[in-house]
Amino acid sequence: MDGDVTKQRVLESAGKTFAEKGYESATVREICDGAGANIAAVNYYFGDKQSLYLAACVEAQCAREGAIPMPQWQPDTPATERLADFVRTLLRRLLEDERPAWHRQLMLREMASPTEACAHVVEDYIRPMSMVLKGIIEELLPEGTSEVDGFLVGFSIVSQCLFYHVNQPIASRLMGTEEYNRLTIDRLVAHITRFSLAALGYVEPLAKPSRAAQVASR
Amino acid sequence: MDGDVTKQRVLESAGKTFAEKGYESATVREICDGAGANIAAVNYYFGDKQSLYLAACVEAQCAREGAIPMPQWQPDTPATERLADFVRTLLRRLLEDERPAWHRQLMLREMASPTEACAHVVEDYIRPMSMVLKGIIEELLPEGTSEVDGFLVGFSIVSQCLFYHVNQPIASRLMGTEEYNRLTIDRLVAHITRFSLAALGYVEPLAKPSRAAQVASR
DNA sequence: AGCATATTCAAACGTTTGTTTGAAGTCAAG
DNA sequence: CTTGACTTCAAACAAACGTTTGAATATGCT
Repeated sequence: MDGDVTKQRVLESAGKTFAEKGYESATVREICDGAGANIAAVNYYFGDKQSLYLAACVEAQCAREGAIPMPQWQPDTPATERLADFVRTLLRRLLEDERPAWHRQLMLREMASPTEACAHVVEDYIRPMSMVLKGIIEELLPEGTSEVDGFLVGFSIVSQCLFYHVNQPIASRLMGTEEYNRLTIDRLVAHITRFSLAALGYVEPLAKPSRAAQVASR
Repeated sequence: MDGDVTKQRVLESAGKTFAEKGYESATVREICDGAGANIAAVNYYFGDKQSLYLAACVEAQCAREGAIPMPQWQPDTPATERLADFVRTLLRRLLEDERPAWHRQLMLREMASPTEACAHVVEDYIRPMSMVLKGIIEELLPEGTSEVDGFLVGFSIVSQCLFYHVNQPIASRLMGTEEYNRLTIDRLVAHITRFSLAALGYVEPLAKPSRAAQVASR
């Protein structure tokens, strides 16, 4: 009874193909070929193409969350350190070349043009991360900061991480493929946390302009 | 001889439809229906679907660039002010509800999953903006800063702008639709420039932690 | 072994896709 | 009015799509 193994192979091939080509361009025949299965396997195991797509989405997000969990901090861990850990976790989830490299592509595609079927990805996957970041930011910002300003700071931090995920091809072409490929996750974590913590005033700014330039910019 | 007007109508309908549905899902029948033209109009004026898509991309980027040009600065304009202008121009190009609202969607789709046909969008559209930003950043950062570090800072700034474009549905759902819709472009410009200039040390940081917290975070 | 269930397979189904065709229509110049 | 180039149209094209079918094969149980 090797039915379950073919089902799994189809699911994996589906995720890979959907991520690469998108929902419409990926054909059932191509998926089944990639899985070494018959065309009817999709109908037999998943019903139809759309259900297969949904299953691939769920699989991707579960695998991703399990593979790179949020760290469990000690109660006395300073917020600055937790921010660095958060950035690292997010970047790893987005960029790391895990065994199934298509997970991130598939999730990205959903973010760019959200299918109604996968709308709950936000609630199940994004919201929890958002709450963690919110806790960190509230501790870093002065009391009495409005909720909107908190969100804006959160967006500023998260967006820097998402950039290297969404605009990988563009960024790569812009700064040169060689140079771009030398950017390790550690390097990005260091830059983003330093940039953000400097903006909040917790580390030295990246530049130290003369007092004159500082005044002129007001 | 109203041939050119139908061609234009097809082009506009194509842009709208491609942006809304994506390349594969948008059918030439739907596009021609939207333009009130016959199905053969695509072949007659553009050759085939792919050429029509390319034409729509070019049209979108030209219209966008012409509608919201980069400001021409006086030679003595300080870099901090130019950065604010740059952020505003970029945000307006990305977010402003211009008459043809589909331009940005189409360009976004290309960035998310670049077609080989539209690869030169990077060279023609992104590269010039990148050079402008590079000039600003080089003036803000201390001399001797490596080119890679310059790119990283540029990415940090641009990514904050792109975020509200790419992840509009997610951000909206996250902070609540009401609150999100109250975010004006001016508000975003103010936040992003302040956050970035604070990171570089040109304005006061968003938070002023106690000396103790600052030391503890090292 | 023999039966029953689960899985695989090749073939065909009806639709829809992008594209092509050739005739019909439009309009200005001779 | 006739000509000729330009534009529109309905109809049809082959190809590819997702899906279904029914028989063939494998597997597990008594």
